[in-house]
Amino acid sequence: MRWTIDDVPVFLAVVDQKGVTAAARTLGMPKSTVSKALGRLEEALGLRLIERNSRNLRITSEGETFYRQAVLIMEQVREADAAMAGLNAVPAGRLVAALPPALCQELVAPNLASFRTRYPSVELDLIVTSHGVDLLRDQVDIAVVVGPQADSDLISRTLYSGPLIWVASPGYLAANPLGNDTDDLLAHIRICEKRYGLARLPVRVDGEPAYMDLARRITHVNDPISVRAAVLGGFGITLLPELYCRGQLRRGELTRVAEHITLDLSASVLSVVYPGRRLMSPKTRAFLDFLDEVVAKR
Amino acid sequence: MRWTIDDVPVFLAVVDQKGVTAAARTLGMPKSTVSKALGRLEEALGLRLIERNSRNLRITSEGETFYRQAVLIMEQVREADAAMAGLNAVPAGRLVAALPPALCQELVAPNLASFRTRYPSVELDLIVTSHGVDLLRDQVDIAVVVGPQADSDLISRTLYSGPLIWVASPGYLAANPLGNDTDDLLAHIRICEKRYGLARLPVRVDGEPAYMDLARRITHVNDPISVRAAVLGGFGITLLPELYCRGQLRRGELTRVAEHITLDLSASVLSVVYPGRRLMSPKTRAFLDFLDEVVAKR
DNA sequence: ATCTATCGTTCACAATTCTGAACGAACGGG
DNA sequence: CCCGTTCGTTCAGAATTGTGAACGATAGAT
Repeated sequence: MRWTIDDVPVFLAVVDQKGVTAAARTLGMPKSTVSKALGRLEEALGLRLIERNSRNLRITSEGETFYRQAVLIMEQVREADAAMAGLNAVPAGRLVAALPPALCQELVAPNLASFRTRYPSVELDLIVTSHGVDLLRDQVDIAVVVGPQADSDLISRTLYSGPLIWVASPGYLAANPLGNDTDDLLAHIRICEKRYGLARLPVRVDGEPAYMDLARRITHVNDPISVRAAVLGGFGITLLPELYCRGQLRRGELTRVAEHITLDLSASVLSVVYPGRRLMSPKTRAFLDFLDEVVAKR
Repeated sequence: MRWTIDDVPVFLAVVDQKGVTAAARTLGMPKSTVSKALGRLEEALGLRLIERNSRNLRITSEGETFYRQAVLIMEQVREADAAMAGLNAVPAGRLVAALPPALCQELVAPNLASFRTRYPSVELDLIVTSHGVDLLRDQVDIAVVVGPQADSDLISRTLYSGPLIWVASPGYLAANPLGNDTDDLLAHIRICEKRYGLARLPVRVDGEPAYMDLARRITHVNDPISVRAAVLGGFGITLLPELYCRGQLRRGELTRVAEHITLDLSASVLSVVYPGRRLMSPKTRAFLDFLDEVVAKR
């Protein structure tokens, strides 16, 4: 097959409008372009579709046969165009998102009803994972990952970057009075999130740079919710993103301590990774906005 | 709609072959062309159809939606291509031919069974007419016209150019002996075909150029068969294309006379007119060949 | 960790298509 | 019959697309 499918609507227009000039007007293109396209189609098919001179034209019987086929082709093309226009206008279709467990359990899952209400045509596939995600290999549209993300073809940006706070249960504190120096704090840390379990965790003590060793003799878990559950059960003091402690703090289930020892906001960063901003589908945009909202929610 | 339909098979190939390079091989085009076409389609649709890096690709859900539509489009395109290829391979379809009555009655009609046997898929529409034909305005594929045809965009060529002969019925001749000079011949002419009814019809008498006046006192008819019928009925001597007298001469119903007075072959010319030889449909070619055959038949 | 092979993309030039202008043809009005 | 208008086609230059070569990225083997 050697004919140009894009010449089909040109041919249809010439027949429908009964002339090259009228077809050109309808199509919004020069008549020399129409003449050329029609001639090219006839040459490629090896058949005259339209007999014509400078004043008259008539469709040949071959032209009639092709006309019937051409109408069906363009109907199909319009259907495809409408379907894609629909996808481009309203968020719809399946979206696969890989999320860390904590983010999913604490912030995303509790708000899914709201997302569904707002975007009834988006079908979410959530993958809770704590290891890295390859969008291509794992067939994922969006991924939220713990920590900053290296530059790549994929877009990544900070979804969350907020305060880390030291917390303990009131019961633990009543039974284990806390002194004021860093060593005393360190003595009470039994468990922490894996990403803070460093031999030299950079901190600020009263604004001064310092390091804390959370590597040895401390349980490390790559799930802040598990860390929180342990501390709620009296397992010492720990460092947690304020993001995951709001409710417990409000209800008095956890208490902030050692507020003079702080960490950089970037230490708690969650990154969201997705394909380039260009050609972003509406559903992807919608889910990104949704993530921004649930993270910002107080 | 601003996407290029010709990019659709490229997209389908990339998905089916799972890669730009493999698709390029299948399509027989450079991979940069494939990459460009795919990117152009995505840009025009405003949606990513395929997520990809240098080693992996996966179709997006938008891509899946478009894929389903694209498959239907290309099915339709293939159907159209097959229909047109069929038309280009085997003579088929309606053919409208305008023919002079004599040619049609005497040569074409008696042989139509043979034509149909040979080309069962060609549907003939024969228009018997004795006036000029405009292929475009009269919606005619081929026309046979009496006399030569002026040059034009249409192709015309001589279909028939043969001897004109003087004939009379034996009964008439028995009752009206014919002398040998031209004036005597002239005295016996009562009727002739309109195109020979000239005041100065160029003839050759024993090879010498001369003129005969067939304009006055002679009945003119633009149908050689009517002229023949009259002469068969004893209405004098007339001039007829040998083409239309073969059977009658063979059966002794007509007799040749004045064989020393001849006319130029071109005087009896029948021209066939049809659109340019380029892009001639098989059915047109078939009918032209058929006309050549019936005219050459003895 | 390094190297090699292969992929998809991009750039700059080659190739092709688009199109404005001009032309010949056709048709209707005077 | 002549003239003016409009049509479809064609040409030459403008514009766009195609594509070979080069590049950065990826993945598998060592």
